[in-house]
Amino acid sequence: MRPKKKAEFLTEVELEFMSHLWDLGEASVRDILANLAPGRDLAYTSAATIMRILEQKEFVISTKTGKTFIYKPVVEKDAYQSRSLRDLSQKLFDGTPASLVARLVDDEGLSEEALQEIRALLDRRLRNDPD
Amino acid sequence: MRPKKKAEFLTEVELEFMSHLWDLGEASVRDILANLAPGRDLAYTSAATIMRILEQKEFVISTKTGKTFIYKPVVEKDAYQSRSLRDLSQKLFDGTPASLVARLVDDEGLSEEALQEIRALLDRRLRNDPD
DNA sequence: AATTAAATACGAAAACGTTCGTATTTCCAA
DNA sequence: TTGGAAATACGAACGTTTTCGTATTTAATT
Repeated sequence: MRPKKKAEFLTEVELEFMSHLWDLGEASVRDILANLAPGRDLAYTSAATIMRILEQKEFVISTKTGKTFIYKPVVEKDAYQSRSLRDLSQKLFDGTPASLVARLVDDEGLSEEALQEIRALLDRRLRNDPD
Repeated sequence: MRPKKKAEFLTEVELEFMSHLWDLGEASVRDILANLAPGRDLAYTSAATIMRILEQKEFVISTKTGKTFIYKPVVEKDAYQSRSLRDLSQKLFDGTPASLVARLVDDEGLSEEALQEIRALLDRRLRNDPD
């Protein structure tokens, strides 16, 4: 039973797992379980269920090696970042990404360094430098 | 029973409703219902439930006028935008807002003007000019 | 004051997400 | 080649979100 559900976005726990998989490149259930945050105490079978769901939703594929499945991302982190930004922009910024950046830059919580980084990025872009 | 739950973020439907309330400034249940997207067919009582939950979570307050409640945002759109961006940055961009902007600038075709506007905003921020 | 139309209050059903236990499969080592 | 440790499959229990129905309250009109 391979391609079952579809779903454009990851749930909370699915994103948690995908983040680790993106870091690791590829991983077994046990690999991911070992990389979860310190306090996180999750049964092996729960983790396996999450990975199965991710495969049904076609965010990952698996190949069997010995008796264990090795999972790899199908949707790359870059692509999912873009997808999420488009979604947030749609839902909360009237579909205008510029206003999203404006809000970010206005945010009191940003450090001077973060702001400088962003400005440097924009400078490069405006000079048409590839980074 | 006024202040019951707490919750930092809005669910899907809650955000849908808050978006309309932010647009309208203030509104009754019936006002919001009337402003929902064309295909959206929701019972009056469902809408009323959402508004009650939003009040419990302290995203809105109500005042009674005649027999109907008029709702107003307590959390403003700006504030919620910032909150959401910080959350997305944390969850998907390693907590570095600059990488979020980088991704956005890479895939949305932001106009030269938009980029310049944003940089101007940054320059002001970094000079500590109040806008 | 009684009637009634419109609003709210509340509980529960339906849908979805998260976690786990039990049963089954797998393959390696003895 | 079989016994056992380790992995997967699946369904169930639990929690949260979304939707709605029924009961109650409200205020204006008669």
